[in-house]
Amino acid sequence: MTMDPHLLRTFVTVARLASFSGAARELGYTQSAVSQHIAALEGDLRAELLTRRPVAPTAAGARLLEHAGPLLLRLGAARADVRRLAAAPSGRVTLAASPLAVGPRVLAALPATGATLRVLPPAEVPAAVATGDCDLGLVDGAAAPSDPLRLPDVAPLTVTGADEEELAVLLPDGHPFAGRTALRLDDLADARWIDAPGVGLPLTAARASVRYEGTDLHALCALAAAGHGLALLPRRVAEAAGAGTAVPLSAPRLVHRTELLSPGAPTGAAAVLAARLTAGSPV
Amino acid sequence: MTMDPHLLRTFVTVARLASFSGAARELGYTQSAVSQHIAALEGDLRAELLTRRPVAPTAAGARLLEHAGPLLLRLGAARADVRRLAAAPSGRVTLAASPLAVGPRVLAALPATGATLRVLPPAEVPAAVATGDCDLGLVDGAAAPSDPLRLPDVAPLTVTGADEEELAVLLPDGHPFAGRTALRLDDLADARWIDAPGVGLPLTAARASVRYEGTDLHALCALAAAGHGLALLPRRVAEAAGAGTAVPLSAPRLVHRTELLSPGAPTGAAAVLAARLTAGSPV
DNA sequence: CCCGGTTACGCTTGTCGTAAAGATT
DNA sequence: AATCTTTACGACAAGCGTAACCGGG
Repeated sequence: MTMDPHLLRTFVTVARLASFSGAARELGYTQSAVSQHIAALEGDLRAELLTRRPVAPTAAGARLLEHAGPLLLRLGAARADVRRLAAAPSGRVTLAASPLAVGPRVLAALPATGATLRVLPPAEVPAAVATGDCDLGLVDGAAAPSDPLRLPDVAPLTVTGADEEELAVLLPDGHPFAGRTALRLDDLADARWIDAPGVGLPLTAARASVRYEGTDLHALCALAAAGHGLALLPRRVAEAAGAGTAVPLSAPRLVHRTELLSPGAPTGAAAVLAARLTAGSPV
Repeated sequence: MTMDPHLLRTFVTVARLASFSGAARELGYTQSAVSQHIAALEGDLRAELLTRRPVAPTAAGARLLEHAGPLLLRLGAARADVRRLAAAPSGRVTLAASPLAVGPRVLAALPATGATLRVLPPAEVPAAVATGDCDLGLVDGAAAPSDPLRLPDVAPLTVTGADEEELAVLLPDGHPFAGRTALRLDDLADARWIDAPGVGLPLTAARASVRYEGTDLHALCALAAAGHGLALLPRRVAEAAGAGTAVPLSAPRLVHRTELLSPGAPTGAAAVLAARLTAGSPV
């Protein structure tokens, strides 16, 4: 009764699906077992965690949810980490990358190392590396030059700077600012941005007009070019978009940074790929 | 079979005591049970975690140890956090503080709020707050002015700057620098320092001459004054020491910073104490 | 009356303790 | 030979599933 991870796992599943029976199906239990799990947790914590009918977390349940996710992630990460250390290196290397982290360097390094590429929303990359689903990860984001990215600490990962690029805003062709040679973010304070959590460059507290949930860059560029909202992208990507106008960002001084994540120090084939991905990199 | 926390707990205990039977005694199990726990973990992770006779962690075991400690701490923290949210506020507030964090402000606030004070080595304060052993925590350390302290992230704690003071070096009376009005750390590059993890101001990578393991400030000052090594202290403390000479530190620009730790936002009586401790504080 | 969560109960499985065996210094 | 870990085995409890129960839409 020390908060068994099993119980935690069913709890987060129930909360996510807002259903006991749904969680039971997903986890391969019976409804009864799920009910007992929740009851056990509530007894242990001496607090109601969920309201039934409709199923929703209470205040205490919401608090537990904040803890449970990272906890389960770290648990899985620890497990994967130790097993990886002992297990024989598995020939094939898998690289997780957010869409905007896939640049020329990655495309050049991949075939040479025979690695597999898996494109994921940036928020999921650290977890994929931590849990051992992938051997290496590449995440991107905006940051001050030579400043490390602020990443969620899902587990103790080794992060290495891999690349820095200029940023640009992708505007529809007719936009009033489309003729400019440079833009300041202040100029765009009232602009509407595309919210695309699957692609990245999260704009905190910016009012979004359209939400795009895929991980496809072309779709996002098309949306921006069509005037559904602005997109902040690496200049390279913004200029390669078939439509719209890319205007470099001049202030604040931000760069598009990509970082390499690995569980501990990479070994074997993963180390070769890691070296290629960070060759001549900052930091 | 998802890395039961119980198994993890016995594993870290066995590793710490370097003994199965010792761990069994401490945890209230039989040797047999401990052996089965370790076997279960090793089976789950498909790796030998410990060498027997003598009992010592293998490479994989060492790796697991790095994960297990924080993991168990966070688990306990989550548990305590949720229970605290539900349980009725327990009248009496307990404050954990590292020795050097106990300054005039604390002494003034304590009696007014009827709180209990528990002095701990700085490294243990975050854990005490996270696990709910104490309601609030004060830790201190050296940092650049108005920079937050670098704390181990044992759990998501709310940290608030509480105080900043000047630093000084406590020298024995006859010391060649004892007449100075200010000192640079460079001047003392070759000096020998007292290593006092229980008191704080950890000097990373500094060669220490004497190691003091208590949490008593007077003892530390006496050691420094007697010439057993230098001590870096808040100026207020160094000057109040009965013996020795305190010389303010002029470079690098460091301050003695104290921060308040609380699990989430303090509520009830803890909030009152928290407010008094941070009244007119930086950040 | 149906859908979904809870409770009751039997059974399987896992986990601990006792005790004997094995290994290492 | 002494000490400490492992293995064997029996007892007990925990956890899951079946099925009956209950409460709300």
